[in-house]
Amino acid sequence: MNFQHRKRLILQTVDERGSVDVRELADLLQTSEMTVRRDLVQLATAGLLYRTRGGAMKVSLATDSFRFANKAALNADRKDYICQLAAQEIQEGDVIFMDCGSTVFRLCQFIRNKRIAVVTNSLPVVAELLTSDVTVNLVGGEVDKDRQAIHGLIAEEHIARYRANRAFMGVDGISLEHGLSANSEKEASITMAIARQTDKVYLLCDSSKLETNKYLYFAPLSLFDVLITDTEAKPDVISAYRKAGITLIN
Amino acid sequence: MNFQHRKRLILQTVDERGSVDVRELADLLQTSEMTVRRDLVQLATAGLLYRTRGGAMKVSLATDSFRFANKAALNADRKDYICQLAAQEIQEGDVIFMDCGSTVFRLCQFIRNKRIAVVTNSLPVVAELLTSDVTVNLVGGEVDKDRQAIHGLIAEEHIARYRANRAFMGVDGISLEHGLSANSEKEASITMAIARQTDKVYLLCDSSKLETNKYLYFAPLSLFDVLITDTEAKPDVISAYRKAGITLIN
DNA sequence: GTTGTTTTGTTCAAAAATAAACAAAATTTA
DNA sequence: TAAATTTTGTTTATTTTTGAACAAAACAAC
Repeated sequence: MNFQHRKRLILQTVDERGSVDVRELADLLQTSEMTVRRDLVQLATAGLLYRTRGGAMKVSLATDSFRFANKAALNADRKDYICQLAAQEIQEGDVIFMDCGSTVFRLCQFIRNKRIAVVTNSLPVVAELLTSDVTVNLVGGEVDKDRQAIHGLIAEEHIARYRANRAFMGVDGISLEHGLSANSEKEASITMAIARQTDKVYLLCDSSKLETNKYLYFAPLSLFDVLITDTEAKPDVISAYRKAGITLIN
Repeated sequence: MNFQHRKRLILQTVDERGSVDVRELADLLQTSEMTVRRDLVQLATAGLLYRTRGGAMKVSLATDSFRFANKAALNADRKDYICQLAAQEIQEGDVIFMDCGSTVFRLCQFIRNKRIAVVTNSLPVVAELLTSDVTVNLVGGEVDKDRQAIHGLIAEEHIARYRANRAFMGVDGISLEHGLSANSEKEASITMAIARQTDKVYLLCDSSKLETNKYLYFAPLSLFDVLITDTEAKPDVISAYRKAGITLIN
């Protein structure tokens, strides 16, 4: 009974029963609970089931195809708050860019019923909006498997073919002193490419990222027009940003 | 007991039992485990079985049918047979186009371990290959929600930027008299666009589609180079196709 | 709050499987 | 036939998987 066998049996059991617990599985698979746990962790990070305390649950089949490996759930409340604010900025008929950040991903749920067009390089965003009223346009190019997104030269060329009223983007780091920074060159250049083609750029940035710096500085603060963050940002940071002439919503 | 002979027995055993382990096979084939391993590696890279630790299993059992489990299951056996033949045509380093048909989708499982690049307009194909060794390139443009694929002008432009050795495509109808036909204008024009950029075009077409016609005739038979179908095709149909100068594999 | 129970994560050692290296056998080629 | 090449088997080292033990965390009951 190797991993592949166990995996198949686990998924099958979860699918049939809706949920299972570790003890049961260990018994069924004739193996230790420790091994079952390890299997469940692996299957959960692959998005094939939901891990629960003491077992696992079936994941709703509709949305699992591209789902982020639970990363999207990190600081979900703050991110949802930010996205709610962002959604209020959107008007019928808008054409908007959305990039591949985990915050931006959560914007999907708030725009499902809007009659707008979305241009994105994020596969999870596409998967999510596949069952919505939104018209979706996917940026083409090389697929970055880790980020579940499209990056590279062709992608940037593709972006240059479009023009949007608004863009909603994430960023890895932002500071008054150094501006915007990123963990990856790829993401930085997509951000730049989108900003060039957009009338009004919104930066969605949860408060934990304010005044942090990542290794790659790629643009001044003037790249964006509006910064949307949450209410847990420190008051002095907020006022400093406002004093620096930044339009900040929270 | 040579190489070819062993391979045949291994595949047969895997097919009958679903899965096997190395020890068992070494015993059955009267050879060493090392040799069995070497054989398994070879068969796995050819996509004919799925390598597991300690043995191997049927490809269809290993892929999580849960992921994009939609209508692709119709005539699954025939389609898998066709795809196995198709996979054998593919060589390391190839750049291949795959379109958004349900037959073509099933090719994914057979090419997971190949070191090739795939250019596709199909979202399920991308989802499937996201967890494979394959380099994936996604065609950009407007998302067709019903077909879970990208179509339209921008998509065709994007395709024109690439060049591939091989293309694997489906078609809705094919007949000696009228050539290729489709249910949708969108799909037809993507098919044409891909064919223009490809050295060798393979049509994957289960036998039920031979000698059928759909409403839109869009290309002569000369559009493709090789037709791959299953063994249930009528002998007289097959010979008629061959007589018409078509390269047909089944 | 505290206590007791359950579940989880971590570390470690044993077992299993694999890959690598090299020798032996079989096959092909000259 | 002999040399060259390929294929196979054996041994050894490396990697992966597993289960046990125990500490840490989460949860429930009080």
